[in-house]
Amino acid sequence: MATIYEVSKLAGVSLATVSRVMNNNANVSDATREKVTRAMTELGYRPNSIAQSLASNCSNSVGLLVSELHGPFYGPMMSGIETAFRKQGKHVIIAAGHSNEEREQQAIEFLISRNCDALILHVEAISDDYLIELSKGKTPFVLINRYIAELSSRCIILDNVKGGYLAAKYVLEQGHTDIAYISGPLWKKDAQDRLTGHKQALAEYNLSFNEQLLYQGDFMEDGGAAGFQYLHNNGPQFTALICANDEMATGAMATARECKLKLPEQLSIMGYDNVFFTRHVYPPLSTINYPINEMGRMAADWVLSNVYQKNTPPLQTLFEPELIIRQSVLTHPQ
Amino acid sequence: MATIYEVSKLAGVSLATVSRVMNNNANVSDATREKVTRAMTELGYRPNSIAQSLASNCSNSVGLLVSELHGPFYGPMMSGIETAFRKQGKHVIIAAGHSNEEREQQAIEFLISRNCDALILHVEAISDDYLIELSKGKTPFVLINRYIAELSSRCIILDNVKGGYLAAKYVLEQGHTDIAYISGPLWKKDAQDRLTGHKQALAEYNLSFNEQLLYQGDFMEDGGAAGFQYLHNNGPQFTALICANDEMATGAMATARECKLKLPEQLSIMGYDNVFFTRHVYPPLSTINYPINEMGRMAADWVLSNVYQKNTPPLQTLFEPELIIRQSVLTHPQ
DNA sequence: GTTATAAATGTAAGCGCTTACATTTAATGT
DNA sequence: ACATTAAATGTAAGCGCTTACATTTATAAC
Repeated sequence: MATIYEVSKLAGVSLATVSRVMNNNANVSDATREKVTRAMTELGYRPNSIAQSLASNCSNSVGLLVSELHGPFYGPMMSGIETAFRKQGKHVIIAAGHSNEEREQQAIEFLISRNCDALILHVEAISDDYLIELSKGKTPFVLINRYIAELSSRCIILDNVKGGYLAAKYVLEQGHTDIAYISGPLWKKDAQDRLTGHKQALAEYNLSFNEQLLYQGDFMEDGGAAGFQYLHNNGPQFTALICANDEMATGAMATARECKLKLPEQLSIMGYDNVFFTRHVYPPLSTINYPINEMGRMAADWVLSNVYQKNTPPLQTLFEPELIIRQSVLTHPQ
Repeated sequence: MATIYEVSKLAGVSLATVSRVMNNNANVSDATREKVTRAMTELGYRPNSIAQSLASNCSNSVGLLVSELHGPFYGPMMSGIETAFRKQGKHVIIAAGHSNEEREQQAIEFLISRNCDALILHVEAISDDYLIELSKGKTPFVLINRYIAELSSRCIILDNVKGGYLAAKYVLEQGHTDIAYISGPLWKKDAQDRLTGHKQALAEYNLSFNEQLLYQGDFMEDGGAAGFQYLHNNGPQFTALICANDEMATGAMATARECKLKLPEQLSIMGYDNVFFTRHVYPPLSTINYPINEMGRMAADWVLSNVYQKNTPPLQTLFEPELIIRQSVLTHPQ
């Protein structure tokens, strides 16, 4: 592999000049720029990005931490991020935290030790304190789907209260009054918020929230299954079930069907996230759209703007959920 | 950030010695190792991986190129790979090729310019020739789901002929004789192979393959939808439809249902890949398992073994498909 | 034609490590 | 105790770039 040295020799200029044309910043005369470019192509020169990083103290890499690399939620997020960065010649290093505190911490340290210029984090288990502490370090980061007041300007979030509200309101509008709810783990802010929104809508309809119709799930399929089972056996009657995310809705649907319920005739079901496969389940699931791809792009823009001083479209930090109507919720026959 | 220099000063030894304890290779006495380690923790020293890379000419990074970062197929693959590498302190740089020749090439060049020690490629559009040429370069790579005779030892593949055979055989065993087939793009080797296996099974049952019952799809949902539409309108009758992958099966199911067919009663459907959401569609889709997660891990092991000289479990290059029976295929009433 | 000023280029010192080689120290045999 | 050999440590030259600063060259002003 040719080095900058050989290029400079062939072109008959100094190292610095070659470097200048590479980074086309300083003033280089058209003539020498031409000479150098020609020498580069002649030698098939490709700059060594490692050396560039060491000398410039900038690795051009950003670390991306998600809970899982698989799973319907993270794909679109990573996708949005990778696209935005590659356009700018930055690369993304991925790591998975598996919703586990220790592993999330390890992943962050791994990414930092890899000299990432910035981090994009979707973390669940790690504490606010850790993140606040981290923010004092030298590696800047953005948070996706997590709000910490002290770090508010770098939190890219969805208005989950509103999402919860939208879901419940829609179901209420269809005439349902006996509505069960399977929440996420309530120590998670997003799970709380969605429930808050849910209750808000209920209140608007002058319905009180029945604690017996609440089951605390885990945001995973099994939680939905267990939740339905529990509510079906122990709770009061209900004609609609709202789940705090799509996977739980899917689990609940499968179990409901096992219990010989006809869907959606005997039970309306509502999801949350609008994960891509919701179109494919049967009946196609009505849900709340979570614009995770856009939020990923926004996170990328955040670092492009704040870390790499690039011009980007205006940054946005709060995203809006949106109701997606499909066929899993039926009008309740008065 | 403390550097190796400060550590050496604090510990009262030379740079080289510190480097030695870091890479714990050479002979260092326990006493000095101890001294150095203490100095390191005292200073909170973390080696600068960029500098290490430059000096050692090894970036400890491997490039991973997939068609899409989202999509049900790639998630488990990336997951297997990331896990394997992080355990060994290697990091993975991801890029998406979008099944497009130019973008795949760009991505490969990007990854190489990033000084990846090795590449793991899941490419579709790029030519064999390009890859053969690439193999002469200095960056080693493995191919997933692609077989090139000249590069056979670095091709990690599934026996797609067998998979196609398995799917057809199962449907035949259920008594179906009029079987439609939606293939992938037939210029792709895997699409061809699956079809070959399909025909093989048919032949075993003394059934001739009816070209009118074949539709060439695109491995995407829309292709499945269009395929069903076409076959339904133009082809002879059929009681079963085999699709060359799950997304097309999903598309076909949706369209079949729009045409008022009852599934699976009026049409049995078979998929391929066993992508995770096949459990969730209705009726749950019978399919062929593609052990993509394991294959990803194997690709990682390949580079760990061949590039980083690590000990790994024995390498395997050919994986076996497996029949997954769910509820989308019904016994054909004689 | 000078001088002042800006533009273009060159020089050389790093960036923080690894590693070949040289040197010192310890271990072993006699 | 001395020579021989192995183990432990040190020295210093890179790895391929960037960039502050110095120098040279072109441009403008008078």
